Amino acid sequence: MSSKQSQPMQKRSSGFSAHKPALPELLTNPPLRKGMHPIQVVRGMRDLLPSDQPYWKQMEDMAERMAMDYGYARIDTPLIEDYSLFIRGVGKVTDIVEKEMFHWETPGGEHVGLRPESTASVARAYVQHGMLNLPQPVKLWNIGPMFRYDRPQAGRFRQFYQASFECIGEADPIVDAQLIIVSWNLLKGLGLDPTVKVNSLGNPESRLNYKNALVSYFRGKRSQLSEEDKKRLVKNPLRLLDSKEPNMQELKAEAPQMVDWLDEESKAHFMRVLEYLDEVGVPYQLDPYLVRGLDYYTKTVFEWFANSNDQELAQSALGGGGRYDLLIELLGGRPTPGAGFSLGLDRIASRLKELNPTPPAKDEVDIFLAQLGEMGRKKALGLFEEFRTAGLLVGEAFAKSSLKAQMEIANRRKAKWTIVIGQKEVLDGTAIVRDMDSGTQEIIDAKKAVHEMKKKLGLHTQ
RNA sequence: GUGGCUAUGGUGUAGAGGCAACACAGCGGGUUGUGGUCCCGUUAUCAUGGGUUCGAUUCCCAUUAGCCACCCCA
Repeated sequence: MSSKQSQPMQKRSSGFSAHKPALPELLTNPPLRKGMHPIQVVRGMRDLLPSDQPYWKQMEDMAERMAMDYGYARIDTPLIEDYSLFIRGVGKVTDIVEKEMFHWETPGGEHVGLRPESTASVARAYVQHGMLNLPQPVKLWNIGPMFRYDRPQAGRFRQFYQASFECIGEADPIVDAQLIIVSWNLLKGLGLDPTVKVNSLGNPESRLNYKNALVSYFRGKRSQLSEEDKKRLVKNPLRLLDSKEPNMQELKAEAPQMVDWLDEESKAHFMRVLEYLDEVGVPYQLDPYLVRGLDYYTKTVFEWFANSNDQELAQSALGGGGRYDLLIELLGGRPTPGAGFSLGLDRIASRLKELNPTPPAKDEVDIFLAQLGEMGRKKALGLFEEFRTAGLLVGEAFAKSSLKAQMEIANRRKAKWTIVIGQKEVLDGTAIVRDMDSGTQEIIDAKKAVHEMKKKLGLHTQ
């Protein structure tokens, strides 16, 4: 608790103990002592401070607005899920599950994990609650924290926030296109001018065939590969295509292309997605090397970037998504197609901050209530409630005693009017109203204060 | 997970082996009850622990955290 420091603080001598008076020994927890690490946020976690909130509010509002416009219903799933949900849903050998998950065994012996993304949870909810009996497709959205045990960096946190939209139960390519349009509108609505990279991974069979072709091609070039790329060749061959190794550019040129291996249906599907995007004028780029880090994607995949220039920068992806026609079945549901996207709110927020570094101050007020003396303070306390109940935007600093300090605060909070109530006014049943622009003052009847102020603010009174 | 860089008040910075400086913000005040300017005062366990030294905030080591590149992704 902060309190006014009316007494001069004891002169600080050496050592930590002089810093604060000793806490009573009754406390079960010992006070923080010299030699202890200062208590701070856990690695990779962060506080969203009051000054961050305007940006987050903006994003939440825009996501909600898009959900309304496009008919998505909100769903909130738990942060903690059965670990096997993510093994099955996201993929056992993906980096996300293999090395980036917070997971542990509960005292009761359940193996649980903090969600690294929300699509698997939403799909689980779809199956668990029999949403296949609802009119299809089922459109769901959510917003909240995700957790990945990654090494923190700018734009990369261990707890980060996503807004996700999922459309389950419809295989038509118009859904893929519209999801891209929704995410585009969301980002545009926030004032960004993003571009999207799109690709198609085909069905699992064509994807596998392509992967094999790729592996045999690169096996032939094995001697030219870096150590890192050799590992990729074994673990995740598709990743070879966006390797940053210098010699990869020429090797890539000769490599088999994903489009050539797409099955006919996926190819036709992809063509239609692109036609729809052309129709609406979404600024997309084809990227045959775009592979997403989750196993469940089939056919369309896409990834958003703040602008076309900084795609190569690390942590520049603002979000992405794609089609996951196998996921529901993977989780024990009937074969059901689905598609969705997620946006990284932390990264979008930092863009918004760049765009608009000074968000409007939220502590502005129409009227400020200043008081003097114990009687005035008591009276003002009650009057504040009257104003507040009447719906007026009113501020106070009842803990301050000097009028000067209160006037300073009134000024800082951009009050149009300051009402002053001192001992004299209480006895007279009046109040002083000061116009903060002109500095002129008048005396009003304290009983009519609310009415008078409403009139001054141009509000109707009845 | 791998390699590298960094760490000084609330914020942004300066500094040097021997009293830690500046700006902004904060708090208090400038004679009794009036703001925006001005003036004064005040606000630092120099990240944590250890070592070297007569003396370390400064040099060394470890820890922690942040950042950068990789990895990966949002």
